[in-house]
Amino acid sequence: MIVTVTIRDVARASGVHVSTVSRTFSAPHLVNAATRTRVLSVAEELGYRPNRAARALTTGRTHNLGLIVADLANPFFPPLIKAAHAAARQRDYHLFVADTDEEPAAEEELALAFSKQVDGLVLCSPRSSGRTLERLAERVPVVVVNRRLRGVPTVLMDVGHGAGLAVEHLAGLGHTRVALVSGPAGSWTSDEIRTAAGQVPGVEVVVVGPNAPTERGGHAAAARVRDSGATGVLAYNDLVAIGLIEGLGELGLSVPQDVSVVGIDDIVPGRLSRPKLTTVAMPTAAAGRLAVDLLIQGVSATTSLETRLVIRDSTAAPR
Amino acid sequence: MIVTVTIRDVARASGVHVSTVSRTFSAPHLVNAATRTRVLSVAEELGYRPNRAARALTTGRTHNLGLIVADLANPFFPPLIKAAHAAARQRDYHLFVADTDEEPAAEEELALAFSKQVDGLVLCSPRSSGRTLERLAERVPVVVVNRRLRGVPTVLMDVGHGAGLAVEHLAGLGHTRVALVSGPAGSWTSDEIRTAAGQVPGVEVVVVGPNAPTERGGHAAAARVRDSGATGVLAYNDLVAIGLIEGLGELGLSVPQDVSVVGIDDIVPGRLSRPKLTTVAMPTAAAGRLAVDLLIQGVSATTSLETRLVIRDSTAAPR
DNA sequence: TTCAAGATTGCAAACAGTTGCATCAAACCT
DNA sequence: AGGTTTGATGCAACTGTTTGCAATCTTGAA
Repeated sequence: MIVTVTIRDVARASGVHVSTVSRTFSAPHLVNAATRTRVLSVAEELGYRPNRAARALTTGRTHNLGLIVADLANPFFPPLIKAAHAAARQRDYHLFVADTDEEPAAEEELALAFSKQVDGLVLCSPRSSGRTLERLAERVPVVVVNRRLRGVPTVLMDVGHGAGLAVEHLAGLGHTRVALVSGPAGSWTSDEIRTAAGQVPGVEVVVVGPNAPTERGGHAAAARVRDSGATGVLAYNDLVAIGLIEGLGELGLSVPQDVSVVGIDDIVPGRLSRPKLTTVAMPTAAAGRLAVDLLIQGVSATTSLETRLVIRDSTAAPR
Repeated sequence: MIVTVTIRDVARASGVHVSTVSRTFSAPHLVNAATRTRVLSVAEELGYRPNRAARALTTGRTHNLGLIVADLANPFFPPLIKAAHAAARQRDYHLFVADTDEEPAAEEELALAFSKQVDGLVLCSPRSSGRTLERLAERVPVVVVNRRLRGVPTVLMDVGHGAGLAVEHLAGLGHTRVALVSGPAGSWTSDEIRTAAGQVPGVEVVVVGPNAPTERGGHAAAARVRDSGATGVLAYNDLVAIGLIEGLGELGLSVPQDVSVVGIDDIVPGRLSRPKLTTVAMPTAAAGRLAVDLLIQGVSATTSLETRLVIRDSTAAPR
């Protein structure tokens, strides 16, 4: 049977009152050094672990955090989750992870289900309406990642800057006409990319889209990219870029000889596919870490993280 | 300020005792239909959500599960986590997710930290000693995935069978000498693969290894594979296979023309890299779901899930 | 020697729920 | 009509921990 040893067992075994045991754990400076070591050794021996749920009941702090992502299986998220977990762990927090399957309704439902059980929530690329999110933020501390939202602490990754770098890179190679293979309609990221790309001198930008933000979406856009007359492409994300490269291949165009392609995100598959993808690296790990730190420290700020260009094999000078 | 509405608020507002409110949520059949609907509507109006921590205190059931993986960033795990999450969600459980960074010590530490806070733990590909795991299983219900362990509920994926299929596939294409690019020394999976592969008639098996279970490990094994004289390869996993293909390419050998390569796992990058990888698909999603179900239902069983061969572009008849 | 301050510990009331038991009325039997 | 069952609700104790307050014991100063 599974035994459970409580603070009372420790108190009894070490001949002190439970409050003293409690204090040796949560306010050690208030208890005599000798008593403290005795209690600690008894606790150790009995295998005592404070019950966090009970503690939460009185303190109001659960030492749990919730992390909600749109799709766990999207390679973009795991590094973020991993970093968030590490940061939480470092401060002795546990992390609930949830996946909404891209459904806005699930997002709110999960968040509410978590609300009493966590000290705060990280919402990654939330799909809910701003109104919903703001309402949510009134019930539980929230940090949103990858979404601009007034009045709510935010961690942004500066895609615009990265997109600018990417287009400049293409321009530097000699490309004068660049296609933007955009994402879903209404995406904040897509807008950022477009405005940033439009500001690079000497490059004519054409938009191909909207597209599904997947490999399939990129694949389907290949013909339109070819017909656009562009020699350089900036894709909505790496998956789209990979799909596009394959699609172009099927049309007899090879990358980077005939067309240069830049992705965004820097996910693992981009490093493993051929040609290795030139891409705008998103600081997902840093974002995860930062979001957790903001949450734990309760600071309300809008932060923007730098992105950078990683040049690999999918870009070259035009023919 | 963040308001928190308790069962007492609901009781007061609806003119009944707290126990009645409690029962309308946890034992609805014990309360009069009229009272129930009234309480429910008041609760709804006030935005009441039962506090799970407090509930856990008396019932002993937290409705939380813990899931511990070796490396969140390893593409093998996310589909498993996603499925586990969905299964948990379906039964109104929340999921803690933790990452050990491949450190056995972290595994035990995390498990113990969770122990009072969850109703059970799923350990995926645990690296700790069997002894440690068994000890752990005495303190908290545990299901292990991808590791054979007596006395502890287990979910296995039948890699052996899949490996057999893979080697048979190679044999069917005409390969008579197959290299096994193995994983780390002492890996359960490696052993399974070897014994299964050895039983395919008409094929001579050579082992190349041990290797790190990564792209890099596969890359480093390329020369030894070439020197082995094998025309077909079964790699420890897809990452190794991808690394190997690249390594072979650098040695002037192309896949599948010169060498056929089969991976194991069926991770996303395997589908996206070129040539698309022929691989043994591991039912990771099913495993995640099943592990959670076993845990929640408290059944103690050793289950083994089928694997299957996915034939793509990295295998062909030998020259 | 006396008193105030400080250190250490105990006491008991929270925290937000659940649940065995008692109560009470209404309905059901005979 | 009186006794019994049934259904609905209230009462209060309990879960494991924290924490304000009080009590006790030391210590140091005047």
